[in-house]
Amino acid sequence: MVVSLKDVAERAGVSAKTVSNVVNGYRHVTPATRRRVQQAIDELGYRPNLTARHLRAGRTGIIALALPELNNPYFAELAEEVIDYAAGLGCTVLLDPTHGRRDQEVLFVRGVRAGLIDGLILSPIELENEDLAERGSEAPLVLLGEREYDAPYDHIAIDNVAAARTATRHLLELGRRRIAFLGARHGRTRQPAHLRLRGWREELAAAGAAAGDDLVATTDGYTRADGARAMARLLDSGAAPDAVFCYNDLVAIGAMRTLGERGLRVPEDVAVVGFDDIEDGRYCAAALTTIAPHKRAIARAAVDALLARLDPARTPPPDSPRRIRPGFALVPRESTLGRP
Amino acid sequence: MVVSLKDVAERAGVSAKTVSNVVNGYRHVTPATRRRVQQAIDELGYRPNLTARHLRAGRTGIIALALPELNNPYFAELAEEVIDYAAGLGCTVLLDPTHGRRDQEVLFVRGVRAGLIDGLILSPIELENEDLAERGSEAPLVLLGEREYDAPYDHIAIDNVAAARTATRHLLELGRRRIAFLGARHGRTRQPAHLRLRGWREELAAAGAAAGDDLVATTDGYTRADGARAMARLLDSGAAPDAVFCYNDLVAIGAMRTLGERGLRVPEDVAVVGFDDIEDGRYCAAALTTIAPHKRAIARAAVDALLARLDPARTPPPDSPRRIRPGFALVPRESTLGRP
DNA sequence: CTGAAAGCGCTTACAG
DNA sequence: CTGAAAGCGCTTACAG
Repeated sequence: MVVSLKDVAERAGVSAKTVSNVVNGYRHVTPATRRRVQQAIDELGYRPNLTARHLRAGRTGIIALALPELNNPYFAELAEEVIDYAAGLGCTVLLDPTHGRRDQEVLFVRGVRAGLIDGLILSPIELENEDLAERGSEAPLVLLGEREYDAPYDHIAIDNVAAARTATRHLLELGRRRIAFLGARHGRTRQPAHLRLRGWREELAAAGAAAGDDLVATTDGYTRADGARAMARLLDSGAAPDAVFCYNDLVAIGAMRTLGERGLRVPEDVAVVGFDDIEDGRYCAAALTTIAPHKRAIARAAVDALLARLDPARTPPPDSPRRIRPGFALVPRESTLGRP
Repeated sequence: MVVSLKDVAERAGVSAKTVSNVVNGYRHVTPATRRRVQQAIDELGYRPNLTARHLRAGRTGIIALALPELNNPYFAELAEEVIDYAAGLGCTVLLDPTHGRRDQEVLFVRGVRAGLIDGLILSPIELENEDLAERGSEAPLVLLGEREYDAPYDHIAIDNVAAARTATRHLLELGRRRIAFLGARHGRTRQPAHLRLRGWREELAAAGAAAGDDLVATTDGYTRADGARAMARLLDSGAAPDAVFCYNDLVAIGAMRTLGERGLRVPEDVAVVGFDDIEDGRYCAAALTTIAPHKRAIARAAVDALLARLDPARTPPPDSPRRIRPGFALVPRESTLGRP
């Protein structure tokens, strides 16, 4: 039913090797032979079977990118960068949503997809240190994002503490004094928001400003709905913030929606800063001030790190796993500066 | 370097077949043998090679989903539905951004990924009829979205004309009379927005309302930026609309941003309706009224249609390709109704 | 410049 | 209940 190399070879009256040579653009083939083979290929509509190639080659050129969800625009934007960059390097990316669930994350660490992918880029939410320790000698793994682990894997992440301090400082410099943090995770010690929360705390401490627990609002996740609810709770609690620094832009957008519903003005009554610089934020009624991680640099660093481990010949990997810190920038917009 | 079935067999002192039986949960294996094999598997950290399995099986269980881009939340939401539903059916989805470029779309139609994927779901933007006519007998193909073709493939799409009429009628019923259309494509006869534009025109004609070209604003693409620019041009042109029906939510969000900058109120001065029901729209300052295609139904219909063609035994495909029309709903919100 | 053979890692008949 | 053989479709040495 499906046309194979052998079929083409028969039709062209040559061996399989010769067809393979033509298909792969091998130089030393007589023009006449090449023409005959090419004609057979066209007539039969032959397409080389990638799975067979991959098995033969011992590698597939496919890398998996496992991240919480595509619905979060940050991950969608990052994924697109990874896919495009990898494509330019001849690699295919298999996107695998984990829904931020530990069992899913563990599956990837353990090596589902073995033999199908050459390596894995994972952006974990719930994964624990012990999950990484148990890992056998599977395909190369590169970690992405705020969570920190002791395991010996390349880890790509911006300096989250510094970024959070920058965001908080921006609000302090604008004269805000009751700056809340939106998006700590409910009842967890090693929470994903750990570093950003710490940066917020450190900067406030340095400025001698309030950083009490009454100004920290927890969320179940990091969606707009979570942000809206957390903001409502914070306002109801009587904490009376004059600014909020949010775990990410989605939470910030949810928070701004609540502020609007309550008749509070952004930034006059409450200034808002997000994190991620997703495109949505730029089109809010008050364009969102945010921390912009250099997504392209992150994507490239992740792919480069993985490929380096895949092909020692091309880029010999250093002896020890590396921490790579792409840059970030504060992008001040209307949600803190007001309309020009 | 990588552990194979044979290695496990040697260590356990059995044949490859027996290991295969254990791995695949074949019933008739002595408990003792099973235990011995399992131990060898654990000790060696064996993981079956999926590529080898796929080659042997003649199918991979992988389907490609080729769509314009992940950055458009509509596609991100749809992709997530497809991935989750397919996963539940034991299928892996390979996401392939086409950037809405014809050459990319043609590649997929022609069968890049042959042997790697069992079938393809494609949401085309620029693809032409002739591109489909030339297609050989490749893997099954299912089409998705507003574009219409003469080729004999399953096509999943809501009734775009009816949906556009519903949206336009909603605005008419609210007493609006100068209803603009935002998002026709620049200088193209067979434009992607064809059906929605037609629905808008038909409904206005039926109501005897204005539907002149001065009320149609073209865009280069369907992004927020496109919407913002088109809205600005429309206002500058002096068309003075009291409502806009936008090709999609992104364009609508961009339009609302421009309206805000110009000091125009939504919906008092200009009512806005979008299309897609992406989550962003619900969190705008004026929550966006929109057409909500039933994304889950679309995703499932696409996967079901493809799987039916893949496995005639399970669901015999009908003789002729089918048009499947999932449902949609108008979701009225603040951008037309105002705040409650 | 082209061919015949071997083998990537698995599973499916076929025996026993 | 388990084994030995064949083969999925390709490419890589090895010959000629």
